[in-house]
Amino acid sequence: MEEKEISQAVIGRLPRYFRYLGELKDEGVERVSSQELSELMKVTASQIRQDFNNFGGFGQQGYGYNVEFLYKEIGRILGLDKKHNFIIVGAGNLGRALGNYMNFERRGFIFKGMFDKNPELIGEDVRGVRIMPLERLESFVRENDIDIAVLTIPKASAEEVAEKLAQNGIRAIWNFAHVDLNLPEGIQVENVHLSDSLMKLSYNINRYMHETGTE
Amino acid sequence: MEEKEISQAVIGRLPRYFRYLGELKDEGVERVSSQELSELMKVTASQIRQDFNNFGGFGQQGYGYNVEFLYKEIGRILGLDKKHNFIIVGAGNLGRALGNYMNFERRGFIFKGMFDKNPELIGEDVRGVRIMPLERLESFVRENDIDIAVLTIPKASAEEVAEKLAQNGIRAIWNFAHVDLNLPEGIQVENVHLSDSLMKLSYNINRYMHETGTE
DNA sequence: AAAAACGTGTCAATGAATTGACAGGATAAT
DNA sequence: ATTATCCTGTCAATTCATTGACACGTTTTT
Repeated sequence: MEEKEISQAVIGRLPRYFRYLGELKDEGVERVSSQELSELMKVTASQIRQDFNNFGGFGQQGYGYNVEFLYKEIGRILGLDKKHNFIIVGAGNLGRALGNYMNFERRGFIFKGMFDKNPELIGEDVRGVRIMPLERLESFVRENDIDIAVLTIPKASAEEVAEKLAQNGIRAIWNFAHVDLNLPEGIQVENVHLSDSLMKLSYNINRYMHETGTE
Repeated sequence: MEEKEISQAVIGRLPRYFRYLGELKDEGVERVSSQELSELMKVTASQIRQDFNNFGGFGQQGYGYNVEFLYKEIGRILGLDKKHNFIIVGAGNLGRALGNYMNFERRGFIFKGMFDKNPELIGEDVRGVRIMPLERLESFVRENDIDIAVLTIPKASAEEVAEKLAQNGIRAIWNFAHVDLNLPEGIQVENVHLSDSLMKLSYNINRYMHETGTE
């Protein structure tokens, strides 16, 4: 009944396809060929066809792909047709920034709660969501059908909080803390290590300078 | 004189090595073998040796790697021994969160300026840096030796701002806007597409639920 | 001082991802 | 209606990345 395992390399490209297709759709474009899309996205047409074909034949010979259909289909594959409740743990600058970012709702991610250990922040309001003390975290997760926890706390407490979340039935953690979480199989973790990303940038700046002899 | 090209797959792993080595160093560990490190980091020892060896022999048979030396060496490879001035364009929640994040300084990234088009924000202070109007962006970049621009503005204006930055000598863009920037060769771009990351998480939640039949 | 254990650097083997090529069905042009 | 063009799905070839194996120099033990 289920399809074969799809590689994470392919999954990693789906959001980008989704974005480009959404733009084409908004422009009123009805159909697109892998050739056209490849020029737009600067990838090979072969890769596009190969990628889409992992999920079954979405296209038609001589016609190409129907933009609206393909857009919806990729959204469905990504699970964006389902609703997922999420909470944010850590009401610092980054946590608040994410809480205030409204576009997640558009994709089915519903902001349900926010937690911090700092007593001074308790009761404050971020986009209609009240900040609660960490003591309430576990019961809140259990009782409110929370799928995803966004972790924007210092690394020191991240592992401990993640374990608590796991014990109370969280399905996934979007981890902005600068540690690797060690969780039971079946709990999905997506790391956003901002400083790692900045270091990569730093490497590439220096590499380029060396290559070209730029000062 | 210069080494052969290193694959981005390897570069992408360097920050994580750097982090683990830093932790070992702080714990006072003097030496580590690829075997020990592989258990700690959950990767193969072979990959570790292969990766390090791209940059020359850092280890010694029968001894392993000197933690402090290796840590410094990887830092140097990543360019963290150099200073890079950066600015933030877009003083919304995310821009401020990044501006307030102080750890970047520790790695040689110096916060020099912040820009926004909203007149009401001009003059406000984010960690000692005054928010300036967008009109001053280009001259500021030219006159203050700015290497990196952090882009935390809506996608609509991102391409235009990026072009201006390019014309005024920026070396790299850390792009949080949800578009692919099209810049002349030699300007490094590192994308942080948060919603892409969240979509991947979403996919993996659903995949796991299907695999296991969880409701 | 000799023997045993350790552990790197490197080469070869395997595995994964990307690209190229093309048969043949669908569309568009004549 | 026929022909030419388009363009997918797929297989094969190639390229890239990861893993395994081991010769040999270092360290540690006896």
